[in-house]
Amino acid sequence: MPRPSPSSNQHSSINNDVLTVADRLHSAAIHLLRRVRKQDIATGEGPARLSALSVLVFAGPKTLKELAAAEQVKPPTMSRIVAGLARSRLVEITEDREDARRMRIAATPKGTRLLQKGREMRIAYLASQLERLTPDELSQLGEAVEILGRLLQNWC
Amino acid sequence: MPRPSPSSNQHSSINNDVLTVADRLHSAAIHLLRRVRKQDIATGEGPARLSALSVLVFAGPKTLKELAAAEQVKPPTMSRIVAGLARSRLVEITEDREDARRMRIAATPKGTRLLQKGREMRIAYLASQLERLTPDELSQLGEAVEILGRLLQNWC
DNA sequence: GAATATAGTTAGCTATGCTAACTAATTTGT
DNA sequence: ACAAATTAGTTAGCATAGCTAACTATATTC
Repeated sequence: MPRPSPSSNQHSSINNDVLTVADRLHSAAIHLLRRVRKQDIATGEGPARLSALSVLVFAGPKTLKELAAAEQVKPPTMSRIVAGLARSRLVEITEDREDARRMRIAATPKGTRLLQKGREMRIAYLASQLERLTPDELSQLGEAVEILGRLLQNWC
Repeated sequence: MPRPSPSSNQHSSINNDVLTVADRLHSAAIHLLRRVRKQDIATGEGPARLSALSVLVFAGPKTLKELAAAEQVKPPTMSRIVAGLARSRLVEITEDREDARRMRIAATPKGTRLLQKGREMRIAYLASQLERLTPDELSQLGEAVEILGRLLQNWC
């Protein structure tokens, strides 16, 4: 996807520098993910399943609603994702004793192993590309990613 | 998607700092796009169509094969994306006079307008979030995005 | 001119997203 | 206490988007 010069909204409260950064950040994120995503094919599971599984692995068991919220997806969508994960024995579903409507969804050891292997491949691939940067560029990128992470945490 | 401490691959040629940056960059890109993507709903077209349309708008007319390559997608997939865009009158298909097998796919004025409006919304939304950063943080992010852009251009 | 290669389509599968309408369980309100 | 309302999750049905395999039609090559 090409990147145009940002439209000249000089009148708005948003100044042009912010628009430029926003535009290039958007474009970079799209292209980066498109490339990294191809590494995931080796796991045999789709992106939505891997992402949901990663929540379970790193944040512990969740109910379906919690998982849907964490993934910013509607319950019926998450219902199907979890069904797929359960079919592949990557998660285990048990009943909540306090509330019979709820389900407790937890990653199995197999799920944890698969996720971590896949993650290693993705990250290793991305890291191998980042190695082409100078140490200075890498540390600049590192700081920027921290800034982004904080921004995402208190997004409005 | 939570972010684990990177696995301790001290033995490999990829050092831990690179892995850390790679991991957080990956995670940030996923979450950023997930949020920005929701702005696109207002355009009434899906992400694959908008992305293909943007190639046509900013890089000019293309054949189906070229467009598929630009979007890193197989021809049958692009065939359907283009069919959808044509149905919505966002692109126009004409025949190549030199080779009757080829099709020339071009954005219509309507397509160009829709894309630019959608893009403005996305970027404006992202920019409104970036405004919460200090000027210093913004400039750090700006530099990092330039570094990333260069990295993506000569990706291996 | 026959064989081969190339451009695109069609058919059919999977996955992921949605809304609307449903079941079952819990909580609330009288 | 029990009817009404709320909450958790599922099911059905739709659209988009990805793939491979097998097809048609046109160009190219031998």
